[in-house]
Amino acid sequence: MIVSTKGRYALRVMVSLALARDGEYIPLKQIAEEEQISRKYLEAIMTTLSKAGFVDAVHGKGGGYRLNRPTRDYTVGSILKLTEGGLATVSCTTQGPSACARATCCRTLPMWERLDKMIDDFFEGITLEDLLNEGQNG
Amino acid sequence: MIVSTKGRYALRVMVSLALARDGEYIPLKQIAEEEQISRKYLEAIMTTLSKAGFVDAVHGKGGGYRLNRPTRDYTVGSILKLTEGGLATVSCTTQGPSACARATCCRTLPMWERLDKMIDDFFEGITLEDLLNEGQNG
DNA sequence: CCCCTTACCTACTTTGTCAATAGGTAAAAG
DNA sequence: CTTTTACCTATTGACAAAGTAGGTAAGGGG
Repeated sequence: MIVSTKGRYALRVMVSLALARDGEYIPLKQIAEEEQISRKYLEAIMTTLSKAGFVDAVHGKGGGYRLNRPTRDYTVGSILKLTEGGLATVSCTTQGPSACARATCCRTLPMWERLDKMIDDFFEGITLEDLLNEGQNG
Repeated sequence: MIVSTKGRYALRVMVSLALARDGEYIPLKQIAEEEQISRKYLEAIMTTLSKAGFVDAVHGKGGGYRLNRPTRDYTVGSILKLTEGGLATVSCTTQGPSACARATCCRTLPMWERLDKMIDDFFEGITLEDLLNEGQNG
């Protein structure tokens, strides 16, 4: 399972916000109900998106969340990397001190690296706008 | 993490067996030492490979495991699907009774399906023989 | 000033899977 | 009949994912 609920929920929420009227703030409670996501769990996700500057957040009545850029400017990759903390498919490709000891001679490592690259390209090549044009109804 | 140690170990073991002399049986103990994999843990993996007919297994002295087809006939995908129990990246794409209730209208589902297809094609397009030609030494 | 709504923060619990371990039984060779 | 090997069943420990609980702070409306 490469993508956990955190990243999947984040994507659905961003799509949800993209469907709102321009400039309108949507409260978390409403999103949670519409998307049938645990309210408390969603809080953590929204805070992450807010702190990273992906959405604007406003307190109090009439407040909530909204996008702050055109949908074309959000890639699926950027949202997933933020909420998932990266997209690596195997631990083998992590660099630095915790890198795999057999990296220099491993016959499978080049394959994992190509896979990571392919997946990164895939997600970076899809924007929120693209997602809006998918799905059958609603 | 799309691929756990089970699948990664399985791949390395298969590569290891591919390097053996034709027809020679390699005991599990030796593979575990060479690949620095827990012997007991590897037992479960080898039994899976054996029961699925991916390798021949012979008891007693001089026994062990060996491949039973040319390396060109093993795809990485087949090995991973067997040991990982599938390659789905998200739970969303599972069909049947446990399928996602929002499948018919979800704007992200088509993307997950394309991703799964892309990953499947990737792994099915690589064989053990391809892996033998990778890596820098030994 | 008070109340309500909202975002934001810290901590906890629950659940489940991965990775590994332990201790056996059964087959085959010498 | 002993050694070497594969095979089987159960259990443990570690860890993260998923969700829960109970607060504090900011902002608008009366």
